[in-house]
Amino acid sequence: VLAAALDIVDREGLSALGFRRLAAELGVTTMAPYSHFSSKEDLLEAMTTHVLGGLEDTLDPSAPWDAQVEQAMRDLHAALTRHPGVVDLIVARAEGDRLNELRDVLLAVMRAAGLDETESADVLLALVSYVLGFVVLRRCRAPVKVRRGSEHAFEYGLSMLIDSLRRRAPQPR
Amino acid sequence: VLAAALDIVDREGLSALGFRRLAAELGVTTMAPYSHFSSKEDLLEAMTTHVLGGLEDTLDPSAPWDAQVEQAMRDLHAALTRHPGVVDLIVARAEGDRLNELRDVLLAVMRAAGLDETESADVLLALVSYVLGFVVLRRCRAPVKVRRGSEHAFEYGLSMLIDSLRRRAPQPR
DNA sequence: ACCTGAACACCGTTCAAGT
DNA sequence: ACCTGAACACCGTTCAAGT
Repeated sequence: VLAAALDIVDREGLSALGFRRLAAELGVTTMAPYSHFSSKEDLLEAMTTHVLGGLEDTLDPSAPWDAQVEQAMRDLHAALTRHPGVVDLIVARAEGDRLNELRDVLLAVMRAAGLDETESADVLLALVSYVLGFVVLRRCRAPVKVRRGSEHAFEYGLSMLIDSLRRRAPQPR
Repeated sequence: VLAAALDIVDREGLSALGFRRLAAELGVTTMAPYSHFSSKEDLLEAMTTHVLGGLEDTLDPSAPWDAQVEQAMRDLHAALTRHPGVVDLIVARAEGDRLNELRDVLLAVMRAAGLDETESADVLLALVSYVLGFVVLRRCRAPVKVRRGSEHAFEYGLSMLIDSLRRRAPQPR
């Protein structure tokens, strides 16, 4: 259904995704997708929620709080790397709100660890900013093929932020 | 000339920018801009280089290395905040290469401070990723009006990264 | 060198109609 | 409920022509 739409935008970019093209890929007429999505905005929103939704379900509540935060950022990074086209959707359609559920869960985790609310929000914004900006920049340099050593570079920046976070926490480790 | 194009994309977004609209704003015909830019891609590229080019000239070579890096990130953040539409251009047209000159200058600064080459590259990628992702996320939450307390949140995440950077440098302070 | 005007291909969307 | 086909408005771009 919308897996075909994700395939198109991941492989050929957002500009390649159109109702005519999508319909041809599915073997139907141009107007057939309108039965499922009332507009292109609807289609793009469904795509982002499909990729970004449910990210908060994969983390392990029994793990230490800093490991939970770190793993959540890795999962977000993996989701955006698996679907590079979604990055364009986030920027172009301002669909950043899809990350709200994940943000709320992580906020609760950090508050339980003793960080106050405004500081937790700042830290979380910094982390998500880093992850999102990282995939945007990698997409600029390697439009098609996957870049070598990319995972190492991602982990390096992530460790910078996580180290800072641990140091600012009230009860370290 | 292309200040009008920047005005349109900053105020109403990338989708509002078209040759017909731009020409009407300037009081000429639809095809007149084609005399200056051979295609829309040309126009967008000229816009990004106009905003992002020359960022490396504003930093002070006599300042401490960490202050130079920090200030460069503030300048980049300010440029992207002043022209929110350019963020869309970076992602949509993959114009991340416009930051290469700034990157090279900062790489030299960090190497002079004693950091090795691959570590400097990783740090720089992390910093630029953070700045770019930050403005992308803010654009999602405040499409039009400027968000209150945004500068404080930006400085918080920036300080996390800069603190980590100072701690990893061979000769601290 | 810079601008004009008409035209072409393309895309999102509407509508009336089919099963 | 889901699909079809023709049509409309819009946009990037080409081209021949004007100054």
